[in-house]
Amino acid sequence: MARTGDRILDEALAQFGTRGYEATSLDAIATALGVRKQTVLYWYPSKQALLDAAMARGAEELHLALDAALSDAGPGLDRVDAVMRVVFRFAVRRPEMLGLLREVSRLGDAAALDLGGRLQPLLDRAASFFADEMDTGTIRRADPRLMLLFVYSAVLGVATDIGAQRALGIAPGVASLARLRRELFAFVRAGLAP
Amino acid sequence: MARTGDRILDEALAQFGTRGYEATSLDAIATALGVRKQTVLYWYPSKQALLDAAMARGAEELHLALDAALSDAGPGLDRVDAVMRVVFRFAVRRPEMLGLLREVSRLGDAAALDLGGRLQPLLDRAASFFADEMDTGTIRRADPRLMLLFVYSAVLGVATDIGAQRALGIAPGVASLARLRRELFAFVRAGLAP
DNA sequence: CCCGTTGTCTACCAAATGGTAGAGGAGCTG
DNA sequence: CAGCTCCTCTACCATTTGGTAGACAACGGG
Repeated sequence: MARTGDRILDEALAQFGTRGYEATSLDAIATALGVRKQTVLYWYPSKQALLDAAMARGAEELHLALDAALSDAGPGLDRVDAVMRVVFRFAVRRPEMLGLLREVSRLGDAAALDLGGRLQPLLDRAASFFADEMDTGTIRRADPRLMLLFVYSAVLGVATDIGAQRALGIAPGVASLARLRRELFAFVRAGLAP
Repeated sequence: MARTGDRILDEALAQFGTRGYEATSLDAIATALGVRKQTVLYWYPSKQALLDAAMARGAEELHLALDAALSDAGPGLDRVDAVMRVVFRFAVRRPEMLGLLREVSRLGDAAALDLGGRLQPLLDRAASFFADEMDTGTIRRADPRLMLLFVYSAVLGVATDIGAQRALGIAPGVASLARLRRELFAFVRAGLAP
């Protein structure tokens, strides 16, 4: 696949993740790239196919980033911090990726099952990590999958819902964001603590 | 306004909240009510106007429910529990309401500012409550608005993202949900604890 | 009994949408 | 050069979209 196919995939991921799937037209993607709609349809035979490809790519990218971060992270709760750092990096540099993740939950069964399947090993790994830490006593004993859900929700919500932050009068900007991250870390650590 | 106008508002809120604004057509709303699209446009002059009305109604309903729950809630952290109970009741009985809340963050500035304005007093109240409890020592000292954001994100995320729950292998159903709620309460309490 | 108001309908419309058919250029291979 | 594949394009198309114009029935008050 030449370079055009990749550029289309990038743009599609960006627009699906920010505007949403239904609100994004093939024409919008095409003109953003200085190309005709039919070129898009040449590379991806339908809008659905383009979405599938974008989700696959998103999942892969997320997977890679998390793997890399976890491979050189310390033990215990440091690993949770590492994951959160990755999510925050995405929130700043590739917000559309997290948007896409959230879009999935609205796109219904098919999309959710697909992406869910792709991320399954990641989730299993995280859940068993939580279980181990509960045995060690680093984390309060509870259902590891529920704990995972809570942390996921809190972090993803904070990372994506900028509207809520504005409504709360939380100033944007790097310094403020750094502080937010520190406090979120503390919140999650406290929530997990025995 | 007769009863048709209200029925349209209900249906619009439901569909905007579940399928999303852009993915919902006026025709879909109309036929769901056994009525023609033009009847919808008679009551609300444009799709945008319908969205505005739906958001206003949603905000009002949320406001009422929270006020009622808070007026006969105990002091301290019991109030946080009361709010979470309200959110969970919405998640079960009117999931579209929470969906709409989330939709707002994607609809961009205008919608976010509008709803943000409507909920401002509620948020201010919550933030000052957090601040008070920090003075009392019930809650760990931190930025009250950030704390509020974290709790909001965690609770709303858990309440809305059923896709994530399925991916995590969390069974649906009443019993499972009750347990989820209990554990979430514990998580949030721990996250807030000094 | 007539007349204005109210509410729903049929009949359209221009624009946008996802998608099909196929022309034609660029470049490689025989 | 001839033929082939690869890629992007123009030209359409059926359907759906939000929205306008106006007919028509019900009905209450003068």
